[in-house]
Amino acid sequence: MPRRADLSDTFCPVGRSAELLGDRAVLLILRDLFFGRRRFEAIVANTGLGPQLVSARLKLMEKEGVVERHAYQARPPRHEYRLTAKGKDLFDVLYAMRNWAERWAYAEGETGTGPAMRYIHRACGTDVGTSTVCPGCGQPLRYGDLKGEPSAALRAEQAARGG
Amino acid sequence: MPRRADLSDTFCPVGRSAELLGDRAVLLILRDLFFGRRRFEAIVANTGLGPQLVSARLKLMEKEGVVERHAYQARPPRHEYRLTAKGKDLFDVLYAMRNWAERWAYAEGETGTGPAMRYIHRACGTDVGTSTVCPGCGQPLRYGDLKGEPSAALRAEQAARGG
DNA sequence: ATAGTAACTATGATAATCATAGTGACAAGA
DNA sequence: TCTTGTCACTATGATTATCATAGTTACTAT
Repeated sequence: MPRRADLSDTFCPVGRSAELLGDRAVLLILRDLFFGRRRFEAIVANTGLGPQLVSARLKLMEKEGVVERHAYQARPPRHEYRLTAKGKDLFDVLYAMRNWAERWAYAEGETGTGPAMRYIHRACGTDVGTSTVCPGCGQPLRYGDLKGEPSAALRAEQAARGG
Repeated sequence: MPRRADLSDTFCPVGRSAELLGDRAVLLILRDLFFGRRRFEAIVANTGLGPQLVSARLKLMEKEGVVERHAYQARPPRHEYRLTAKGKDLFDVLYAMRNWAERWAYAEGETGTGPAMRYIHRACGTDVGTSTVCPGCGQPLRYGDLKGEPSAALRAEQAARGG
């Protein structure tokens, strides 16, 4: 595509975020990182994206300060990618996307198989459903507060992708 | 680009959301709709996107059920676009993006001009800062609960774009 | 009759993405 | 030693999305 207008320096914070987050690949990679997938090949396999795309986006995300490259062994050189504090702070965005999709998955009167993943608030044991605040204890939900339990369907799908 | 794998039917809700939200244009159009910009030309002017892109994305968003076309006069035919309930429910996502960008705008020790927009909780008058829950009364924040006050810098920027 | 506005569509250039294949550095097993 | 395998990528060519610019349709206003 032609060079589009860059919104990185706009005053509007949504415009600035959209430069990074308005990209399917970035979102999928972030999802995988939040799920604990740190190795390049695992991310490629699970997202279904090409390795060049994953490579390019990880470089961008590193430049933006949301991920960090760590060498976890020297010979042969092997790296993994980890979310930085700035990256972990994107939890609210991904969680909001998850909540929205779960709420509107079967809006047309279809019956679904239930949520892909149930989230339990560690502090009080409540299933948080699709809320931003724990329905049991009223606490706002942050990264690390939740324990995810993937449904059988989700686990099967990920296994099929080799992720 | 070549036809990429479609994730609309994946079990993962983030993957499904990313099909729509992992797109810069969609995000910018949603932002404008949340700010009350409903006319095609106003969205084109403010986002800086080309009219073909805005047209294509509005069609997609209509298909996905997040916006609705309304004729607001018959002769000459004039339309506007409005968020549906499903569209309004994306507030959490956009608000989380806003919060993240405002929190990390000046992370390197720079001094900024403050937030682009201050949000006041209508119910209790508290400036909510960048939290998902009102720091004054503890209520979760939903679409319509907040009154935005754009900074002078943001207003100037939007005026310069003709938005 | 001319100019203006709103909501688009058409065209051609450019750039991003994909599928597929290949590379470099090493480990493990036959 | 030779082959196979793993991880983390890079290279290549085809395809398609996006942009800038211009044009269209259907009216209203002067």
